[in-house]
Amino acid sequence: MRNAPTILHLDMDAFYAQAEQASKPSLRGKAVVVGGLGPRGVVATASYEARTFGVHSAMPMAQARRLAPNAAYLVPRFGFYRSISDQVMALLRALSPLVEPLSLDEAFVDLEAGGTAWDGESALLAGIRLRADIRAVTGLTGSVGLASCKMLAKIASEQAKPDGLVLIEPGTERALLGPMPVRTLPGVGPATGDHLRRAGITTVDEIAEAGEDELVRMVGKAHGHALYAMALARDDRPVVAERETKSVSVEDTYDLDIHDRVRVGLEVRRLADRCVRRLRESGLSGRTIVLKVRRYDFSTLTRSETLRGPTDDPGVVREAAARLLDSVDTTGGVRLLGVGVSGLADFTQEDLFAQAAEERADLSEEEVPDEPVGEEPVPAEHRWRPGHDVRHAELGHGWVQGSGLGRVTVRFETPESEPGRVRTFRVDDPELAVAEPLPLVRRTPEEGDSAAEEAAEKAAGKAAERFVAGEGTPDQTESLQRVKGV
DNA sequence: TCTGGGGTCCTGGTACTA
DNA sequence: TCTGTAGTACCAGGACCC
Repeated sequence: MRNAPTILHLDMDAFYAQAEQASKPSLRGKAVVVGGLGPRGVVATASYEARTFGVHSAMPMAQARRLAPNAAYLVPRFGFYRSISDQVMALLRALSPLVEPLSLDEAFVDLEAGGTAWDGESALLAGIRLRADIRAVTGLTGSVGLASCKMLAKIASEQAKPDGLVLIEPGTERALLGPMPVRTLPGVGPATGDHLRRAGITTVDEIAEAGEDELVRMVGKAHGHALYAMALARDDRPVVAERETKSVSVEDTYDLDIHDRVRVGLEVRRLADRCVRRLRESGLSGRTIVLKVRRYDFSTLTRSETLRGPTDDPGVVREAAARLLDSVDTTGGVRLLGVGVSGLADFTQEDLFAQAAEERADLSEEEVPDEPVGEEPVPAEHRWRPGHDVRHAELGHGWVQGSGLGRVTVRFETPESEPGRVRTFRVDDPELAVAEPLPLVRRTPEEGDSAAEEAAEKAAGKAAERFVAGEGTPDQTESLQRVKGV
C-alpha cells in the first residue's frame, strides 16, 4: 500500500469479441458471442451489444442462443488473441519492468518501479497515453484503473469499463469501497457471497463492521483475514513479474457421456499423452499425477498419486492415470475427463540424458493418436470452423460464416475493408484454403511506430489539457476521476 | 436450463515419522 | 520397547479467477 495511485490495472474490453469485430467489419456494432459451439459449450466472451440481451461469460451456449438468436457465434482463436496480447504486454513493459499478466487480456503494472509515475498526475498521464497506444497499435480499446494497491486498481478498471479510465485518489478508498456489494471484492464468489448474505452482510462496510474474528469463524482463517484487510482497503501484495507454473493439466468435456469403460481408459491415456506433451514443451516434469472425472450427474471427483520423483515420461504418467482410474466408479457415464501433473520441477541435465533414450521409444512406438477414439479422421467440413480465416484463390481473404451439408459460407472482407459479400462453396472446393488472421492495424515500414506515437501524443496532450483545465481536476470530495473515450 | 478449460489457493482429514 | 505428540506430507474437495 503506497500513498500514490501508481499501480495500474489494464483490462481489455470484451477482448475476444472485440478482436473478432475488429477483424470482421460486418460484425462491428453487432452482437458477437465467442465460445464453445458444441452442445455443452459455454460463452467465453460476449460483445457489449450481446450483453444487452443478457448474454454473459460462463453462460451455457444454448441459453445464449435463446437470448440472442441473431448474434454471430464464433469459436475462439487463441493464437490470434495471443498475438494481440503480446503487442499489448510489450506496451506495458515499456512502462515498467514490473508487469504481472493475469491472462491474455489483463495485467497489473507497477508504474513507480518503472519510474513512469510517482504521483496522481503522472499516473493519470501514463494511463491516458497507454490507452491511446493500445488503440493505435492494436485498434482495440482497454480500460485502465489506477490506485494505490492491486485490489483497488482492479476495482477501478472495472468501474472504468468500457473504454475508460478511473483513478482512485489515495485517502478516499474506504469511503468509495464501503457501500459497494461484497461481491466487488476479489475472492468473494457465489459461495462466500451467499455465506455472508445469510449472516446479513451485503456491503463492504458491513464486512469491516463484522470484525476479523467473526469473519475467520465464518469463512476460515486465510480467507477471513484477507477479507477483513480488503474491506479496510488494505492490500500489500506486490506486483510480481515472474510467476512460476504450479501445475499443468488437460481436460475434455464430451458431447455425449461416455459409458464404455474401455473407451474411458483410452481417453485417459490420450489425455495423459497430451498433458506430457504440454509438460515437455514447458521444459518441466512433475511428481503428482491427478485424474479428474466429472460424472453424468455433474459430480466431480479427483484422484491423485505422488511418485517418488518428478517425471515427464508418458508411460509413467499413463500408468499412474490408469491406476487412478481403477479406483473410480464410472457406471452411469462420464461427461468430462482430465489428467494433470503438479509438484513441478525444472529438468536437470542428468535427467535429460538418463531418460532420453527410453522416452524416444515411448513416444514413437506407443503414443495414442490425438484423435477421438474409434472415430474417422476429421471430415472436410470440420476444417471450416466458424470465424476462422480463409483465402480463396480468386476472391481473396475472408472468414467462415458457417458450414454444413457439404457447404461452407464465407464472407469476403478484411479488417480494413468495408463489410464484404457472402459466397457459398462446396467444402472440398480446391480454390479455398485455411488462412492466417490479418493484422488489425496495418502500418507501412516508413510509418513504423510513429503513427502510434503520434496518436498517443495527441491523446495525452488532449487529456493533459482537460486535467489542467479542471474538467478532470482531482477533487478532494470526488473519489473517482473518470476519463472516458480518450 | 444445464453448466468449458486452465489455472491457483485453502481446508480438513489422514498417514507417516521423528 | 512402547506410547503420546507434534510436525509434515499427502489426498480430496471446494471456491475462485479469467
